[in-house]
Amino acid sequence: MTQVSITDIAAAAGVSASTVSRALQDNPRISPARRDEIKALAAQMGYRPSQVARSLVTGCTHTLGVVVTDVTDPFVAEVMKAAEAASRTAGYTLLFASSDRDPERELEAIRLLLDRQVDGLIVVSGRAGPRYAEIRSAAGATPATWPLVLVNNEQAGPGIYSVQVDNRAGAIRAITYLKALGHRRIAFVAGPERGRSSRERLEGYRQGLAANGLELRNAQVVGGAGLLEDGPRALAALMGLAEPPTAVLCYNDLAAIGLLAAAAHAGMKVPAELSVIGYDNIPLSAYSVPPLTTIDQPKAEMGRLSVAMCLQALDGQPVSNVTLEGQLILRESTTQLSSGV
Amino acid sequence: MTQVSITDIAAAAGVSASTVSRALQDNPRISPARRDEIKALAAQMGYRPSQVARSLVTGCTHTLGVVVTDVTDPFVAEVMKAAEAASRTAGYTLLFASSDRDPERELEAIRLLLDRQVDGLIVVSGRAGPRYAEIRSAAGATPATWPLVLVNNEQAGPGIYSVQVDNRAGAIRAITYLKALGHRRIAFVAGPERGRSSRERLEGYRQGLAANGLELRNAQVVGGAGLLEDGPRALAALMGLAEPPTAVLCYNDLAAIGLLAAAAHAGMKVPAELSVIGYDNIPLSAYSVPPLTTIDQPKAEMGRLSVAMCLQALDGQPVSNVTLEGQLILRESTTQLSSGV
DNA sequence: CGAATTTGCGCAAACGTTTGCACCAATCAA
DNA sequence: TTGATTGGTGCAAACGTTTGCGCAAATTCG
Repeated sequence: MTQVSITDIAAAAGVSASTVSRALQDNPRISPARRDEIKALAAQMGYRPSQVARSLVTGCTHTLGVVVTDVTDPFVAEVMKAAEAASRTAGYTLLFASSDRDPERELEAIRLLLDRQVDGLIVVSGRAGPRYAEIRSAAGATPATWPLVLVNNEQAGPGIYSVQVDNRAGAIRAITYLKALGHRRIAFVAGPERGRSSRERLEGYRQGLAANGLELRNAQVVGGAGLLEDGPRALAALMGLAEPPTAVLCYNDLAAIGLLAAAAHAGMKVPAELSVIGYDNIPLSAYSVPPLTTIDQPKAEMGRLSVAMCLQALDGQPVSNVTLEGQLILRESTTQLSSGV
Repeated sequence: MTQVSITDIAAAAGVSASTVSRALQDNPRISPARRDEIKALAAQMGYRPSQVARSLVTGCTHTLGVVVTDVTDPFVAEVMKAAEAASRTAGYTLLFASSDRDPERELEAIRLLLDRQVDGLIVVSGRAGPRYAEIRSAAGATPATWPLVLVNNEQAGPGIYSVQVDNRAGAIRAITYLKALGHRRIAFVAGPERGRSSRERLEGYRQGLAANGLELRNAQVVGGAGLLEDGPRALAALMGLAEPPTAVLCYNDLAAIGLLAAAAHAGMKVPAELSVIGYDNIPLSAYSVPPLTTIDQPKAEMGRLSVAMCLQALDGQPVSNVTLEGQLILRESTTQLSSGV
């Protein structure tokens, strides 16, 4: 026994398929008696409408595509979770694809999802730079078709929207706080090179230094990728310096937690000997040892908003980009610079 | 300009739609010259086949549904990541839904995905117990249609498969190891009550105790949900005991990391005063302070296998359930019991 | 050289819906 | 009574593919 279709019900009820279709949609042109009868029959026969057939005719799949760099990143997961909840309550389902941080794969994933006729797309922490507009026009998209919303990123273009946090401001806040604690040599562990948020946070770091009258030393910014593994490498590089920093701002919490682990392993006291600040405020940051001072990103809000914006655009409404503020969460990985150092 | 369809190409090439369809499929009945001509035209016009139209006629969407308790759980995310990669290389896309650990929502998600005509379903850490078979027959599924594979769970039924780790054995291994280190009072932080893996790990804990001639004290198993937040509560409960444990096995790494944080906060030395073992070997467990001794689950393997099994079943091949072994990963959260205690 | 086969392509049905339009019967207003 | 309106329903096209079948032309075979 295969799926029961609308014509099966029509046959059973002795009416036409169109009547069944209309009855199930509560079309007023169907008499209430028939409607109830048909609905009862449908329920009894366990009818479930085929979304694919419906999509074919309506041209709308009620599906949003979400492509991420890596689900394994707690920031990404948190955004996805909220996006899933929001889309579900709106009657949408999520098609999921992962790019593994490869811009090529990211674009490929977008194309794949478009082939599946997603109504809109959400890209979390995308790395495809200016190529979104290109792929959009290549797909023959008018400004009104399949909105693309970029989370934690920003690119101009018709039908391309973004929701992000003010990365620069967050970093500046962190630096200012560290300066107030007496720190003068503050390092930075950078994020993935292609990421827009990486650049912005680095920029914020620089501006923060300048605004606080602190000197920027190139050796104090070390490369990274926003991963746990960054921590040990970064710590080694930083501690090898003639004048090691007394505080460090990391691209994200993952790198910061990696740094914490490396410090503990090296027998270095945090925050006594080194203050550490992360970025994102992932749930784990409250449970690191010591608990991590960090800059919050309203991840759930971002996820929720990303689908809201998608839906709004689909609805033909004007949608404006949003950039939220991320506040500094004070925990125990930062402290006053002891006078001795 | 909307999407270019097969008939547009047919018109441009001066052939029929069926010829175009066949040409693109490399059907041998189309002459090579025509085929190349059509392919070139299709490429030039930017043709991308509509998967939904295709699905309607073939009855196969090349889509797998994956429903999880919570993407935010690193174990789940790790499994999903591998599943996504595997399905992508097999030409399948993933439809994603989250249950938020609610069995009702989990079933609802399954129904939703079925309406979308997914070819198969993967449920990670499902909590719906015996109701999978029920929903399967309600959907009029024959044993051959939409395979359902359960990750980190097991249920009998036609078309229902499972890939899991031997939870009991893993727990026993942990207890045996702790006993070898001299521990005699070993506590357990339990997982979510409805989870099958919770029950099995608890059972393994009990059997491990018994097998090592250790006494089971009910007060030494405390409730939890497999979350970071479990840690502080569990530690408080355990340390309030007249004879507090010298070691503790946790349902998963998250709870263990929470426990580590709580211990640090309480000024308690791990492992000197308390040995801690987790379960899952999530990436973070290598970066906790101290690094966590844990029982590995081959998460990537499980994700990969889950889609492989799905595809195998779809292919009509017989598929057998698999249960993997999870080895103990020794790190620094466990140590020899100091003689004084 | 005629018959049988092969090659290359088009027709049309099918998948399961939605929806514009036409149609008939009943009701209503005049 | 007649004409117009309304209420209820069915017909058929459409969405974009795939695929069984049929048919003509070209090729092969005896």
